[in-house]
Amino acid sequence: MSTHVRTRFAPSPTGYLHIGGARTALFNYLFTRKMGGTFVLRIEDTDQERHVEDAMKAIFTGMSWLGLDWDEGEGKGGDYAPYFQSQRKDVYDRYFQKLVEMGRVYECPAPNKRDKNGDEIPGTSEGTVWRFRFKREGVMTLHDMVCGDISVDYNNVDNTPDMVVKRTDGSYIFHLVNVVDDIEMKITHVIRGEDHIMNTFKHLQLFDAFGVEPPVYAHIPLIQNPDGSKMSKRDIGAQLGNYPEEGFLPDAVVNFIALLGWSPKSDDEVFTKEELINLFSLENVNRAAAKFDITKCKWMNQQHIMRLAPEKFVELVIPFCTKAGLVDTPQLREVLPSVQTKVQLLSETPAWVKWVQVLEYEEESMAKLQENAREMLDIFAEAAQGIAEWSGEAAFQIVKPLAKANGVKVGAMMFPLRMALTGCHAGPGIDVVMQALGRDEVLRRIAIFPC
RNA sequence: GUCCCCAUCGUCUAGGGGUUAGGACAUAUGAUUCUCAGUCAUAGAACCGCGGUUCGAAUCCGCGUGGGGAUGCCA
Repeated sequence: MSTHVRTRFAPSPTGYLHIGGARTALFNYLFTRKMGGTFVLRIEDTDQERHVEDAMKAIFTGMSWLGLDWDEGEGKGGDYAPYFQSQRKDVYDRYFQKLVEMGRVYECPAPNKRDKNGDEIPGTSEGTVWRFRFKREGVMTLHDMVCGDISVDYNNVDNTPDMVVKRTDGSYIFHLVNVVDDIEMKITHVIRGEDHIMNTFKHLQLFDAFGVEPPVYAHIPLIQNPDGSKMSKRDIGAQLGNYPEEGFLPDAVVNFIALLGWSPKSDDEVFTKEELINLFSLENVNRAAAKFDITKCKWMNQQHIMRLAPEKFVELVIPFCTKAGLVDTPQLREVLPSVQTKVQLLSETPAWVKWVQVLEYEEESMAKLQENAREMLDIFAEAAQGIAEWSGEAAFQIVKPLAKANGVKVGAMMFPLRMALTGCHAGPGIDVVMQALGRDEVLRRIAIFPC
């Protein structure tokens, strides 16, 4: 009987929810749901100086937006509350006391402060700190589910100096609280970024000191910029908080970042969240860092948009339209489904349908009008008045014969018509346009068209 | 500096001793359509380098090189 899987995503609220953090959360989520386990959201806010209140909200809203629901933590409660490290000092005190009793920690002068480059400034030591005494028993090996076996020599003291676990002000360092919480919250699998690999050895030492079996570890590769550099706040796509307003679908983003460093080992690429849960396994996670390609992310978004039910698409896109100054009308809603396959981002939609309410002529396209444009429009207008029962389709049907009868290509009539009715060179089918506008408006727009 | 990890088309990746090295994004061309998008078809595009093991290496091993990470009273 295997034990119940318990995982956690443990971000620190120091900025915003980063795309890399989102993927760490996602891998934890997928693995946990696949295993039927429990997913804990824990906030690592031990560093009060860097603590940012808004960042906390960004984590919750970001995860909620992605649909990564957690089972314990903020808003959910749970048997191991509180889930904020800032509220768990008594727990850490208790564990620290154990270390004192075991003689595994010792008080010593605080290290020197560091400058902006990370270099030590001599003579800036203030107060004392407590360090954890590492066991020096040679090479330690970490059995990582993604990276395989990794070894570090703990006899090399220069490379593995005893770590500070308690600050001058009495607060505790990440390593201590992280391990204590993982023990207390009975975490069985730790899935986190590769930047933690070296920390894991420190954590293993702590588990050993407390006499607790450590969790299984899986370190996932980092996400880099297209040029291979580290992704930071300003880089394109870095902040998850921007995704909703840019018109990304949560499922598309989930799908895209799941494929960054993980592969289902098949040719399929577009998946729902449920499919991802089914297919996911830590064994199929890559070991190499992946570069973030916003172009493919948009393509993925388009794929998910195209798969939306038309009513759903309309519902999602209306807010973008009203934000762009359009009015939510039945006429607008009628036209929207016709552009569903045209957009990569929901935010692009208003530009495709604004002609319903706003008529603006594209300069560049106006310049491409042929000399016979006016003539073509007049011919069409006259014929349009004779249509017994108006419909977009009926009006559309007369265009081809009309063009033929006048010895011009269909396009020679379609293009001026499109420009007169929508002001744009590209858009929904002319039949859709004429259906939405109705005969009177079609004739009016032709009449006022400046050509 | 020291330690750790990584390396297949421009990008995400599949493959993992014998393959025409496969797919997707992007790019180009063609078909379809009133335009755009979509769809379909086609094309170009990769095993970092050098040694070794082997009948045979992109694949295994070693060494380089390149990239990333870690070496904090950050997490």
